[in-house]
Amino acid sequence: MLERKVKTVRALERGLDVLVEVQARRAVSLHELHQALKLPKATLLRMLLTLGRKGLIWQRLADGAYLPHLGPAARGTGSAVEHIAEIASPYMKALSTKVAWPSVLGVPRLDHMEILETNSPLFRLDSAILGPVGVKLSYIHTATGRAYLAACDEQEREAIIARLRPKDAAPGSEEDLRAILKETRERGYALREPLHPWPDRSKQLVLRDGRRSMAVAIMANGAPIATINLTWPAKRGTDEAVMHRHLEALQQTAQAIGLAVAAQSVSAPIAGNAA
Amino acid sequence: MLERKVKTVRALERGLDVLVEVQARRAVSLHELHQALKLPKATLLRMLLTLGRKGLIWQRLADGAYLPHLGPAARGTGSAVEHIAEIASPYMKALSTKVAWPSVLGVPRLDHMEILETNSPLFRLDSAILGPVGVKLSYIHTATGRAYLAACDEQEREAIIARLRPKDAAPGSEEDLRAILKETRERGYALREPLHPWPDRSKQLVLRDGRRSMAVAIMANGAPIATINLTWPAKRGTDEAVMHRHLEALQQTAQAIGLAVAAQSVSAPIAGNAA
DNA sequence: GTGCGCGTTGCATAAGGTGAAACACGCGGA
DNA sequence: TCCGCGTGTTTCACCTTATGCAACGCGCAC
Repeated sequence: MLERKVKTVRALERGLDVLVEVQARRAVSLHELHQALKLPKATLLRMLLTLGRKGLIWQRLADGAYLPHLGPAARGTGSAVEHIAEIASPYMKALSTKVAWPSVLGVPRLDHMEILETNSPLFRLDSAILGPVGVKLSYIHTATGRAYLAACDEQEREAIIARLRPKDAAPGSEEDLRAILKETRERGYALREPLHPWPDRSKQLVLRDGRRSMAVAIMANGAPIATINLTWPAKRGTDEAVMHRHLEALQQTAQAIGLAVAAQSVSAPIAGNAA
Repeated sequence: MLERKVKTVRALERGLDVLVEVQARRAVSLHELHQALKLPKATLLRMLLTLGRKGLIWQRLADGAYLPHLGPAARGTGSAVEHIAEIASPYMKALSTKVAWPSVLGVPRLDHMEILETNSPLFRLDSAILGPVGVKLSYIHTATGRAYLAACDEQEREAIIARLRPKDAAPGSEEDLRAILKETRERGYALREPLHPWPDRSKQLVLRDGRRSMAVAIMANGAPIATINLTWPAKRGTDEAVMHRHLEALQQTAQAIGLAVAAQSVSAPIAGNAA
């Protein structure tokens, strides 16, 4: 194997270098690869296309970064939860062709929702720029956060609310929050309205960004694992129309992603070892 | 990603096909790949060399089969124990250049030791053919088995002995076995002598194959994980010389493999997810 | 001995990988 | 608003280099 007389295949060799590099850094831009491997971008582009076609890497819509595909390998490391962005990405791309406004995929963290993916670069509009991957969204003041809180089970919801509750919470304010979440649950989708008094690092931002947003949870095996939203610029009187026109597509997309994630989460076989 | 204007890199594409195929089947010969992928063997050979050089696959000495390299992926699936053969293979190759006789790498199973790798194909001698991968070796009647039993901790040893004990075990025979193991432990290496009365599927085979064998355990982090032996044809009067000449090399190889395995078994980081 | 199967090597051919150069596009600054 | 830079994308002509036929070696079975 080591000392063969035959020559190696250069094209394969360099392509594998690219694959290894993408896997080493967890996300990488074309330019970074260009610098790291000293290969022309044109060449890299064709290699990346090839690797993508074979399912070894995928490209994030949010920023065009190339990410390694997590094979059946990384199962057990939190089931398929790590793949959500990869699985959701094509659905979000499809959604962008059906709906006029951009979406964001968010997953729950301790005290905020985190953006994993967005299709906003697919829209030309300046008003469509949604925060890059990694942006933290408020549980309280965003449709995305409320969609998750409304959908998760009571125990988790209580834990999150407890984390967010300010020391000087106004009397009755927590009941207001619960009422908002109850209404969200019954309605089937979340909005950033009505306003809630608890402070939050992003509260002011949300209040005055001149946008409106609706969100639904992505359910897999009965539990919410992420949320997907739709954001559009607030123009007087258009909100009801936008919501009415696109709600169904949003819900269908969320359901499709949930099913795809659930289908992936077949546990990998464990190789038994004797004792 | 999906609908690019650029062409894909064919050489890379086909090389990845080979990689995927090797990963799908866990072990595959050149000929099988040739049939499955319809590629000329010459081409496959160069691709396999390239994949090997990049550390994505490796070739087993025992039968020349190509096996996928188990990346940091499969950790948690029984730590590094699955890689032992891969790690040991180059050491066994090196050993074959220093010593005139072939070796076998064995790992413990419930009631036998199993051959994972052997360097015997590297020897020309007809007398050097050692069973292919998967062959089961007796715990009682082989040096390989005794080396493991002598090295493992008391609890495991008792469990194995209990499994092997015949219903009609002769009085005192179990004490004999323990004495053999005790002597093995103190001596530092195992032999297939002296004979022990307990029956075993391979007892007769071992008795009359006209060979002699010595074995030592491979220790990683204080516990035996495998054994490596040396087998040579029995010729009157040569045994002491062979053992004396090669014992040190065998022990050094075992130690080197053990250290390499221990170095690999750094646990992969677990991605934390919030609740 | 001999025939067959499989792995390996050599080599002529042209397929196709390559990278310079030009193009497209968005973003930030003036 | 316009310009310029940085990044991603496409094109294309050159010639490296991937390719697979053909021949060889070797061990194994009959």
